[in-house]
Amino acid sequence: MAARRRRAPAGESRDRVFAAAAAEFASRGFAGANMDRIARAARLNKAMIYYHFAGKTALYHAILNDMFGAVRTAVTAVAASDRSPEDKIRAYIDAIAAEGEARPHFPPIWLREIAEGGEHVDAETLGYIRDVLAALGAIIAEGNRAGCFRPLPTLIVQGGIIAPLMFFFASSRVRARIARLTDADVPAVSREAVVAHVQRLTLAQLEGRV
Amino acid sequence: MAARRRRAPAGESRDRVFAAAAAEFASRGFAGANMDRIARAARLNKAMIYYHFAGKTALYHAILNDMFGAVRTAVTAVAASDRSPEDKIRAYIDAIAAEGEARPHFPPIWLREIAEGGEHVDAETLGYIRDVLAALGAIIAEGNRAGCFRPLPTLIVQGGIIAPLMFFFASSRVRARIARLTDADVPAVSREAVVAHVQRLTLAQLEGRV
DNA sequence: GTCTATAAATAGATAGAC
DNA sequence: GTCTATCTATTTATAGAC
Repeated sequence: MAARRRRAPAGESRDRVFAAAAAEFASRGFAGANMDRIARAARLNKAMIYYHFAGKTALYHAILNDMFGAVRTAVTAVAASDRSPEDKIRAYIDAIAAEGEARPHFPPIWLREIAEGGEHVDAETLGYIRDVLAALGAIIAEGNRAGCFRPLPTLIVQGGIIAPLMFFFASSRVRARIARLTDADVPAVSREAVVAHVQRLTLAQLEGRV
Repeated sequence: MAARRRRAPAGESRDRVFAAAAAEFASRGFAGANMDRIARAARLNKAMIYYHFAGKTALYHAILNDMFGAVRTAVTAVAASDRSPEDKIRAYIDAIAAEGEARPHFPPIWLREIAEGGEHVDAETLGYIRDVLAALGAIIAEGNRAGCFRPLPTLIVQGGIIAPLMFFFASSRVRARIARLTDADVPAVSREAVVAHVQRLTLAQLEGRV
């Protein structure tokens, strides 16, 4: 979100389109998303979508941008803070989890983009992703200099963080379905438990304990 | 695959359709997959797809079935073997990695199904998934009785295994793109390294070491 | 078994009134 | 800013010849 729009024109219909589109893209993917359905969910007509956005692709890009822009802002601040490297890793993970959780469409969309090689990612979003990785790289490098981290490749560490996080957040529906299938055994793991777990695992790797 | 087809009719055109469809579904998702493109990739015409399969959905179900049927067969054998619980966990992970790697379409399709709550999973495939989880549950229970494993929920352990595996296998394209973006830092992790890593991590969790 | 049409439905996008 | 109506292209699916 952020930019665009000058006077917040009473009806905030643009936000409704945005929200409806995010949900549609999350549950059906880019190709499966349907402009008519988005309009209906936004309690508007299709023409209004094209009034606010240039087209399906531009709409999708706006959503990706909002997602990764928010993550970039958060983790850049973490990297620039004056905590210890260990605390920065924890905060980095917290930030990604928080932004991912604040947008229910975030994990499914990210998962899909990975599955299709980031085919719909535009240049602006790609820049944000680069910044996110740079932030993590800087934290790891700082830990290296301080002698507390091993020099693991940034992408490996990032994978170890987002794989379980996105997977967990995105899979609540499948988990529910599978739980229903195998009756019981529904642990209902909390967000906090997952985040704490990923934090421990990541630090254990960085510190060479596993 | 397995079932269906009685006499392998010379041209094995059904296999070509199957393979082309698997690749198409993997890279574009169910909604984004296009029957014309599948036909072209299979060096056939669209009518031939409908000659072999009832429709787009049936074609997709056949692919899901092949994927999860293979995993089910492999992990059921592992659970029934007479290794130690630790070895069974390693073999379980190995089996999933092997089946996933043998089918390049497997990781992307699985990732997508998770993103959309398994909406296109049919009853037969769901049964296979149940069996896979039952196998893992049996291994964990055996370890509990032997006193070497903590009683972690099956779904949690399964998530810890498939999240990194599917993520890694599915993300080679994005990883390459990101690596190109940040220039260098391309670790080119091997399949063996990832599997070994997941095995260590999973056992560390089950044995309460992390 | 394999092919060439073609039917029938759907979906992205726009014109133009209010 | 918001709407209805519509154009156009794409897409699943099938009929029917060979």
